[in-house]
Amino acid sequence: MRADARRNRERIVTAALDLFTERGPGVSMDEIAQAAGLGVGTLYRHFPDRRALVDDLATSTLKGLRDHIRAQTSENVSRWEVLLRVVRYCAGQPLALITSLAGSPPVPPFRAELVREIDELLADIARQAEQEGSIRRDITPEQVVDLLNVMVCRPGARFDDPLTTVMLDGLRAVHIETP
Amino acid sequence: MRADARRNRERIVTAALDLFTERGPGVSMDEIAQAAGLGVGTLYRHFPDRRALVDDLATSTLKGLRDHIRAQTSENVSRWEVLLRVVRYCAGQPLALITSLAGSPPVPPFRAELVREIDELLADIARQAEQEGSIRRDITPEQVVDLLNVMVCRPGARFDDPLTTVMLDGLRAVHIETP
Amino acid sequence: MRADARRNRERIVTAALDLFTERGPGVSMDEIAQAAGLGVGTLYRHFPDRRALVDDLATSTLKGLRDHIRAQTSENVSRWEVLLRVVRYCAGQPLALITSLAGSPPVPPFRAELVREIDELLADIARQAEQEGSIRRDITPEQVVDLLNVMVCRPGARFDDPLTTVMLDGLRAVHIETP
Amino acid sequence: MRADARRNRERIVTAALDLFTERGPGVSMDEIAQAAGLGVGTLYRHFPDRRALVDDLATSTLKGLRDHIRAQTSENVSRWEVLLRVVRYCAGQPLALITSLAGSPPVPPFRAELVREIDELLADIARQAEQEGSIRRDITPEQVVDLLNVMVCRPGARFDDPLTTVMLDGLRAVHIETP
DNA sequence: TATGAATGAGGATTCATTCAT
DNA sequence: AATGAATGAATCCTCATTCAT
Repeated sequence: MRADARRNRERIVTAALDLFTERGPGVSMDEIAQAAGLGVGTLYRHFPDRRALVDDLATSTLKGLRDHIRAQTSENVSRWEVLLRVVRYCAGQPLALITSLAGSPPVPPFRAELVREIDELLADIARQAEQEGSIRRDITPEQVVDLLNVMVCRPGARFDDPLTTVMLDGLRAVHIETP
Repeated sequence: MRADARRNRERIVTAALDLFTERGPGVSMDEIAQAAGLGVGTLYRHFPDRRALVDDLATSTLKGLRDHIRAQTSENVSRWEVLLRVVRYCAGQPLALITSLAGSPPVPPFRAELVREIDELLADIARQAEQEGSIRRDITPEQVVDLLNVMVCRPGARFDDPLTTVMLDGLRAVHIETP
Repeated sequence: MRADARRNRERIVTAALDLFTERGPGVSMDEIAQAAGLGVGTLYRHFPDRRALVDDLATSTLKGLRDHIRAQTSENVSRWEVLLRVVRYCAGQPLALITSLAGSPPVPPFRAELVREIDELLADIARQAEQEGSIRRDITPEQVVDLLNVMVCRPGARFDDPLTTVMLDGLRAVHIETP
Repeated sequence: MRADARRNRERIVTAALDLFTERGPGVSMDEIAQAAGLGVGTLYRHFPDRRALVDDLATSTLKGLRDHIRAQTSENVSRWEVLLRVVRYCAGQPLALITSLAGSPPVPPFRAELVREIDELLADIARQAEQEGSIRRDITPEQVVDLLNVMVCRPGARFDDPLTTVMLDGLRAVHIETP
């Protein structure tokens, strides 16, 4: 029965992600349940209300991201390479969706904490990248984090698209005077 | 009463922009009317339904943008300067809001046309900027347009923030090999 | 100015009759005003509210009917002929419309009185027709009145259609045993 | 819960019929739900919108009528007797109500078809009744159908009221010249 | 435990009526 | 006196949530 429950929860999460992605944030609980092949009641057994479901999507994605960053942090490669790997990882995650679904306040404390952790991890990397000389010196670590957010939370973000390239290049380059 | 009506329409538009900005796309028509100091009926006299209101916000913003770009296009300055001016103009416009409010299909034909026009104007500028040598050669004009969209439609975009700087620098720089 | 006002009132009444006939009882006051080529305000100057307008349509039609019946009553012809003339007159009147528009209670006192008058006039005619032997004896005058109502208030009633003929024949005939 | 749902649906239909009968076609969905002892939501679960409810009332009544006519058609009695039975059946049905509620276009295809079927069945009976000599020859079957409609769809129609008698007699009688 | 029926608050929209111009 | 803009109560309908089976 535990197995069944876990499978159901998984189905719900998957269905919700798919529907939100395809049809926007207005999808109803009934639709999600149906797409998961379950009754609404079952959905509500797993997630006490809509916010809880959305929060779960957001939180688990963010946890995955945090863990990935942590793991990369302890790798013995350049901080620039770490940044690249993080960006690459993010391209496969539904970060744009989650930002638009769950980005506006009130953000539940636990998730706020997660975001803080992630931002701090990234800021650390940025700081070290500056020291190793792989990114420009004229922006603060916090601004780097903001830039990464933009890069990675835009809809359809990929790792190897020209937009990412341009932004990464901008991050490395020294400022170029406007003629 | 023509004057009054115009003033009321203006109030509605302002109130709607403010509320959507502060509280997201879920604001109710009643709230908007109330914030404008009017009855719902008046709101509906000016905008036959919610979509019409949202569309008006989007359309008039986009028209303003198109006209601004057109005007800049005929100025006798470098295309890079034109790009900078456009970005600067956009920073004062609620483009992020409008993207999130009215960005998902179905986009009404007139607005789709507007977007096409804008994109084409920008692509032209990008093409000429490449020729004048002010932006890198390894991305297509369409990709430049995409990048501008990202720069300019992110929430809180300003002209002089470091993110804009980084992206603009990335646009000028040649690609920098990862070490 | 009196002439103008009268013309406007007439326009409103005509427009209202036409619209109610074509599009049912749901037509809005704005539509009526517009069809009359006037602003709503003017409509409301002539008729203090919707009920007053509908009531005017009903009352004037019924007054016309009453007056017609009265006039026929004093003619020196058979009562059967009188009945025929009344039916013929009704066929040109919007009685079906008026029944459906204003037929359900509460009927304003003045109109109730009008209806009573009409019914009494008709019942008198029925009584006399029975005495002159032109209609069957086994139904009461009130029932004759009911029958006339059915004949004359059904949508699309005409004088010379087969349904009218059948009903009139039924009124004259003695009852025919079912085999 | 299937049983409960069916009971609720039944309650809704009954309440709707009662309210429409007593208070006309303007009754609100909320009132119907309340009269059925249910929440609006339940009403809308059973009938997706107002039209669906009205349509259900109409359709089920008409289906009942069609089936009754079909059944009578195969009985071994005179066609006149069949007509009488149909009229008798109708007297117990809310046909007047349904005509006024759902009579105006657009009539949904399925119901239009039902009406066609019924009219054809009746026209057949009329044709055969003419042949058996029980109704007059000077009106077409379609006109007989029209007459039956008038008889049976007028408010308060009963089988044994004098109006029905008069109309039926008119249907049998040959035309009687006006003196 | 899973199901889906029931609930009702809340949002969009309409329209009779009022009132400023 | 005519106009049409403003008003808001009333209506239809949706959907998150609860609960009986």
